[in-house]
Amino acid sequence: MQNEPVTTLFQQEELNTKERILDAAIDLISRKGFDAMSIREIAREVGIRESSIYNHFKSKDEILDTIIDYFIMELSRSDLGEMPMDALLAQYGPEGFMNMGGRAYLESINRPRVIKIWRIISIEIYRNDKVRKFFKTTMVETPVKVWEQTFRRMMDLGYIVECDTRVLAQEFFYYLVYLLFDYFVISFNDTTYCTFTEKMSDDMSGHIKFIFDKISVKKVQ
Amino acid sequence: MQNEPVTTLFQQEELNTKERILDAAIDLISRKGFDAMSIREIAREVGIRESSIYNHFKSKDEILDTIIDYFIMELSRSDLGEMPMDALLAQYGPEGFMNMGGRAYLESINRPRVIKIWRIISIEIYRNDKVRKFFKTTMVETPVKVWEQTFRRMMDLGYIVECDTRVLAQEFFYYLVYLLFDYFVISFNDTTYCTFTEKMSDDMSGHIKFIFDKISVKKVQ
DNA sequence: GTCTATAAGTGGATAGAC
DNA sequence: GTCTATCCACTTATAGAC
Repeated sequence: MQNEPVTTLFQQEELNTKERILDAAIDLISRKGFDAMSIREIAREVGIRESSIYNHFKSKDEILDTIIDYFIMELSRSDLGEMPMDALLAQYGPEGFMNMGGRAYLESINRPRVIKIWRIISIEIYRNDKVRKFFKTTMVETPVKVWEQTFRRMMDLGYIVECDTRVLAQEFFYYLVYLLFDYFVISFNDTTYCTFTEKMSDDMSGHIKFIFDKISVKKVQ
Repeated sequence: MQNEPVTTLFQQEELNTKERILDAAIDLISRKGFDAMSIREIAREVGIRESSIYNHFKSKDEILDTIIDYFIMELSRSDLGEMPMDALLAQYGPEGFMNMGGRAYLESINRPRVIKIWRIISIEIYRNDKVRKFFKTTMVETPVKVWEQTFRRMMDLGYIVECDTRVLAQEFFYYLVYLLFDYFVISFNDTTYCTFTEKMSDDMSGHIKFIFDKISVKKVQ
């Protein structure tokens, strides 16, 4: 099992013990939760003794911290950041822009190297305050603010009707957070990872159509 | 702490040991999660020895099962069930009806005897399959179906414009599930229990206004 | 129904040989 | 860096006195 030619999670060039420990930990925690997983299980999976793990990590907690730090770093790396909003709006229109934003959101989750960590985040969010704050700030509050500005711009450019941009941003984005919650918790089972994109993609399309149909400027004319 | 004149959770008439065990367990699990809580802690809180607990419950798991069963029973008891929909619609109008439904939803959560168990449900949903299935079916799928029928009826009676009632029900209700998730997980902290109604009530009002503004029949005439 | 005592196991973590 | 050996705190759970 540990002999398969896998691209390692943390460094491409070498499949060293530290990385194999992290891979095993990610798999175990994503399936059982951090509390229920033990150092012994990791050691068994990797094929070394428990004590050897302490050559790579000071404590059990440090393993989880490393995973979470990696995840946070990996996610902030894919930050859409400075998109040429006006140009994209002119090219694809407001609905197309929303679809692109939603699609980018889905794709940032559905990456093989981090999808198991998403499950870990969903599990540990209630217990680990660093996870909770990261999620609250980076995965909810910041995107809502960004979408609020985006809708404000759309409004200024006459693409959408006048309305409360804050409420609009929440209506748009909270649904996406719900989809995440549904996927990784409510409807989660072991085969979930396969059927990711299709269902969420459909739900999101219906959602965007619903929202856009409401704010579209064509409707009132 | 265990001497306060508290109304017990499971039977009003007597404050016996079994109920005190359940009270302590609910408090501990809601703060730490089931895995991290131990029988010893319950015993310490109640003021008895660990072994005595096994006179009331066969195992640690049975304590959680009892709490969850109580919760499920308590919630199905408050099922709105057969409401005289047409009469209420005529009296309060579609927006008033939605507000009543949303308000009833909030109030069913914000009851002192079950609010800590809501936190337990939020924590254990990833680990306990009974909890997960209950939530998925009773707290998401069934309400969405009920609201779908409700919107269908509103449409037939000419209160709202023609649209996809399934999408509409999801747009309306998923937001409420998100509010739950936000309250009990994302934004949760120890003082959370106090500020429950106001924030969620505001968010819900904005949400209902947004949805209703879209589907209101007045707009297109 | 509660107690003492204890079983029987698991957990994280360390010391020191190699 | 990995191994053997071990520590010890803590866990759920049971047996049997009172």
